[in-house]
This record gives sequence, structure tokens and C-alpha cells, in this order.
Amino acid sequence: MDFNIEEFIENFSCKCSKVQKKYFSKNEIITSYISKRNQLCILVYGSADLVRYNSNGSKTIIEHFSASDIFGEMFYTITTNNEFFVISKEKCEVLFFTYDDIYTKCKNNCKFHSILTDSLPKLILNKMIQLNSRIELLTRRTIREKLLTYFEILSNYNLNKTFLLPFSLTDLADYLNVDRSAMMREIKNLKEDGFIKKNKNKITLLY
Amino acid sequence: MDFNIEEFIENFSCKCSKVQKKYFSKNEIITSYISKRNQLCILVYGSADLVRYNSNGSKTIIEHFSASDIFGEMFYTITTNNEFFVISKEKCEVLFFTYDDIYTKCKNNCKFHSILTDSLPKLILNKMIQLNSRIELLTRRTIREKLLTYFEILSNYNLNKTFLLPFSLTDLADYLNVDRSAMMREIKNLKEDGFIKKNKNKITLLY
DNA sequence: TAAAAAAAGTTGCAATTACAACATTTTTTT
DNA sequence: AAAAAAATGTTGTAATTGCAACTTTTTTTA
Repeated sequence: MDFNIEEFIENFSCKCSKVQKKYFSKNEIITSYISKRNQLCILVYGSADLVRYNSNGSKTIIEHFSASDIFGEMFYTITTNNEFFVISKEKCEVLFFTYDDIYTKCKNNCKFHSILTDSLPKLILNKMIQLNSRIELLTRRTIREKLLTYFEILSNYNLNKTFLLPFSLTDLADYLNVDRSAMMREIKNLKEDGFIKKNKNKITLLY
Repeated sequence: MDFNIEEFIENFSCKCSKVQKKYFSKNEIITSYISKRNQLCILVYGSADLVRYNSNGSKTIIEHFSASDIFGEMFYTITTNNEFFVISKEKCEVLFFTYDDIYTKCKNNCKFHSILTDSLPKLILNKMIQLNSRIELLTRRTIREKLLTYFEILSNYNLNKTFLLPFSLTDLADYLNVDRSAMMREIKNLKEDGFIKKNKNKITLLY
């Protein structure tokens, strides 16, 4: 991502009336996907998860966001009765606005606005790529395939066979959409079969 | 989708040099995702599938496209060694161009170009919604949940408890990412348990 | 720094799903 | 209209995964 967050933050001093800026500490609800507000959010810094609580009480991590990722219920048509929350995983700064607002430039025609509108296509394209790689992951049949595909994605992203997991193992299971104990068993198998090395949340691909 | 395809086709008579138009009959390869050409495609009419052939020979239908859907490898970072093809499922007309080209307007500044650039944000937003609902489907744990979620999506889209499957059952299994015979068994169970009625490719939700 | 809470790790067993190998029906091709 | 191909439907069995119920380790909170 060649999106310049520093410049973004710096230029936000113009106090644009169309954009709300909010701060969150760990484990707070940033937003929920309920009504059709056409809300769009940018995570300036920090990390957060889009989480779905299923009717039977189980939890699924639908997406994982880090700095400069966009989210918001404008990308969703909520068809099922499930509840969607975006939860901060650490200290976060988030920008809130609506798609319509941002293309109706504020009277000041401030620099912040132009940076935002110029950046949005790039941010949206980046999000599309993320969604596709999420689908790539979820269309793997077995736990082993899901783990290896996820590790390959992280390895490619970091340009390194060794990388840190951005999740706890508990959350990773929710993200891969599998049972945690079954996943733990499979991680053990991958270690025994010589596919990976694991030390705390540091993984090394051995192939 | 309030995207006007008729107007789109009509205005394409300007023969814009930046956009290629091609026709396909059933079961042809429309494009493959291999090199970084930044290719973007619009399906004007017809239907097509984005298909991944896995190393073990099994097939996954990643996405299903119908009229006015967009696709192309510019939304992908191909990390794995799998092959991706877009295959026509019936007679299709497809527009090919690159993102860069379309925002570098042709010297004629033709009406087609302006329609295309004006429509793209809407088409892209629509695609985001589709990708999210695909993820919604794939994050269901059991075959029963996947089937019911998929049927609910179709039912909502058609504003009717009765609807036609856009897939053969064989393809539906590839789309839900489950074994076909296991899915057939589950469809039988859903019928026996009074959740659905099924007649050929017509499904009715009974709840 | 203790206590409490969360995460990691383990295991047996039950439920679900994949695989394989069919028969039957429908669709397509010659 | 016959033959071939594809899709649908079925079933037994094996493999995978989920669930439950723990222990141990690490992290957070008071």
C-alpha cells in the first residue's frame, strides 16, 4: 500500500465537517452493521476485526483490518439475522463518513477532502484484492490446506518464509472458520510432518 | 442494479480504441488469471464462472457472474500455483480493457468512455457487495447452513420464497465448496425435515 | 506480585463430510 | 432417434472435523 497515512493525518487538521474522527482503545465496538447508513470507515492506525455472532452463539472473524484498511456496512446487504460488529484489537483511530458526503465536497474544498477522494479508488482496489484473497482462503477444503494457504499469503506479504501471526490461535481458528482444537491438532501434524516450524506466534515455512 | 446495459451497448458503436469487445459461446475460456496485465472485464450479457483448478485436480467455482458483473485479474494477487479461468456458461458478450486505459480518455472523448467511467464506481461497489455475500456463504460451517444461507440469498434477491437455481447441482457443490454426494444427501435431509421443497432446479423455502 | 482471566495445548469420542462406486435420468451430439 | 455424455441420485465406508472436557502456560488485572 503506497497510501500515505502520515500525510493523511497531517492534513486532517483542517477539521472537515463531513468526516468524523474517533479514537478507540482495545476491545471496543467501533461500529455495527445494522441500518443502511451507507457508512464508510477508514482505519488510520491500529487493528480491528469484523466479527459475526451466529445464532448458535459461535463467533466468526469475517475480516481482519489493519492501518489504511476500509470497512463499513455500505459494502453489505445484511440478509441474515446475524449481528456484525467491528471490534478494536488495540488502540485505533478511525475516520467515519458516508460515500455521498465525501463526493459532495465541503465548501472549504480542503486538502483533506482531495486527498481522501484521490485515495479512495486505491483503497477500494486494495480492499477488493483482500476480499478475493479471503475467498481464496475460505475455498480451501481441509484445515491443513487452509493453514498452508494462510501461511503462504503471510509469507508472500512479508517476503519471508518466517513471519508473525497477526492473530492469537483462538482468533485464527475463528478466521479460518474451523474448530480451535481441530486446528491445534492439525498444526501439530504440520510440525511433525516437517511443513512448518513454530515458536510462539512466529511461523517458518520449511518448503 | 440500475446500470443500463442497453444504453451501454448502444453507445459502444463509437468503436473506442481502448476497449475490446468479444463474443463467446458456451464453455469457452473468456480469460485466465496469469500475468499482471491489470485487465478488467465487464460481462455485458450471458453468464460465466471464475473457476480454480486445484493441484489435486478438483475444481472450485470461486465466483459466478451474470450481466453487468465485472471481473479480471487486476483484483487478484495470484499467490498460489493454482490456475484460474473465467468460463462462459452460455452465449456471452464481454468488454476488455485496463483500468489505466479507461481513465486515460481516448482523443475522441466518446460517450462510451464517459458512460463507462461514470458507471465503474457503481459496478465496483456492486462487486464488493457480491464478494462480501460470497464470504458470508463460505463462512458457514456445515453443508446444511451453506445450503440454507445460499437459498436465503437467492430468495431475498428474487423477493420470493420460490426461485430457480442458477447452477446445476454439480456446480452448486463446487460453489459451496463441498462434496457433491454429501450435498445431495443434505438436500434430501432438508426436504425430509420440511425446510424446502424441490422440483428440478426450482426451490421453495418452507419457513 | 498474587489472583484471575485468557490463551494454548491435549485427547477421546461422536458427528459430519469426503470418497468411491454405483444406477438412473436428463441433456446433448451425431 | 439412437448413442454418448452429463447430470442427478443413492449408499457404504473411511477420513476429517467438531465438541466437550480437561491441564498447562501466558497475559492481564487488581
